[in-house]
Amino acid sequence: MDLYRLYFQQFKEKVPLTIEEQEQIQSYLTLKKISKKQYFLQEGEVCKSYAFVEKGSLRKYSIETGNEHIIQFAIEGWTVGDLLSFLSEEPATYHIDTLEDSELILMSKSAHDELLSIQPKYETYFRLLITGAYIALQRRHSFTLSLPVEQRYTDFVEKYPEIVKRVPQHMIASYLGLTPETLSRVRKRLAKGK
Amino acid sequence: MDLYRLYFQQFKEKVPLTIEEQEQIQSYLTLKKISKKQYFLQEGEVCKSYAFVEKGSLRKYSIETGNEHIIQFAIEGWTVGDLLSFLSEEPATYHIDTLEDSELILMSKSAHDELLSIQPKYETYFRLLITGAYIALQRRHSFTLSLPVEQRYTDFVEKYPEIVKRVPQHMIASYLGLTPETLSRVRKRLAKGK
DNA sequence: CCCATCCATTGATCTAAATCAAGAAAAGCC
DNA sequence: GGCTTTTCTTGATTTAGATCAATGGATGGG
Repeated sequence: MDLYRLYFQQFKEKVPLTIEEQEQIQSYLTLKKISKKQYFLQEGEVCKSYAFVEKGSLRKYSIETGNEHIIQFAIEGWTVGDLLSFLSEEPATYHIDTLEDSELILMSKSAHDELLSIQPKYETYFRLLITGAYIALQRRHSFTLSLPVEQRYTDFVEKYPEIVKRVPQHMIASYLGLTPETLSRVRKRLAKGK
Repeated sequence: MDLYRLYFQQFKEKVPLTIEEQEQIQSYLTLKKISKKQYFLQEGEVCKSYAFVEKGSLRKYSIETGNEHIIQFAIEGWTVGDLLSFLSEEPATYHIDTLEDSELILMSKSAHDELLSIQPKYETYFRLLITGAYIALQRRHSFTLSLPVEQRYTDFVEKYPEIVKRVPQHMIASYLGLTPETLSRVRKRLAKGK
């Protein structure tokens, strides 16, 4: 059985690899299983590894003045970590924990650095990964500033139906920058209007 | 006189270059002067070039339901463009125009693609450019969701004093997701509290 | 230098969402 | 299966910011 199947499926969609190259990159990866509600990263720690989700789900969030604000969800096929902390080896500003029992594929900072310097295809993969994340975040931020709440929620549901199924509603409210009560009322209004 | 001084200064902070490499890359760049209040890019067009600001200032914004929402300012040393449109050659979703007479250094899509394939240092530069932009945007988005307006404004002033000097206040309000009236009142409150 | 446009401020309302509070439903655990 | 915890909903109230409206000041083009 191939534990790295999903990782390389996504990698190869971005950058084709020969068998040898795949084996080379695979030798830098490690597997980690984490059970539900465990921290992958806590604010203040250095983010020593970047994680690809092979199975399960996680959330990345910050805590400001006592309130949690979810920045990102990560389910199968997504990549998650505190990028600034990972690259600079400074303390993380985000928390990351699991929402379900999960299996992660980890790339450590030293492995990352070494692969960048010896395997150009890894650099290309990483560039495309970050580029995609940046474009998506810009769209999201733009929507947050300009679209009414209803539209932001329906957009989210349409784009991430799988997350809606698996994640409690109050966390989706947090992701959208709303209170749970407001999201509940928004859903009610949408149900009526339909 | 070296018109590309600032561009290569920033490039070399990320990736050192030999004279020959610099000349190679320079041969792919073109200069463009645009006077104040002119479009660099309009929504619906394809973003054919990415721009580095050697002189002047620009804004990138979207229009949703009649309202302008400024996504980004770009002054000397910043890079601006519609990344999704540039990379995919699909119609742009943002407008970009100048706030002052400006001088831009342009990298066309074909030049970009060619440099990516022949000059690894350009790929590294571009990767680091996008990575930095992504980290900054994530911070900004996180602040938008979690910090009170006062703090968002003081944070902006502290981080971009030059932009505050050169850009009308109502545009800063737009960038922060506020109406001009609200920003005016926020500033008044801050002045009192001091 | 004058006029027009743009810009910032202030005041009076209005409204969407937060907050406070309570209870019902669902899920998880021993 | 019953108990606890989590989650979602609904209602009443408050509040931050939007909207509407008006004025004075600054800027810039001709």
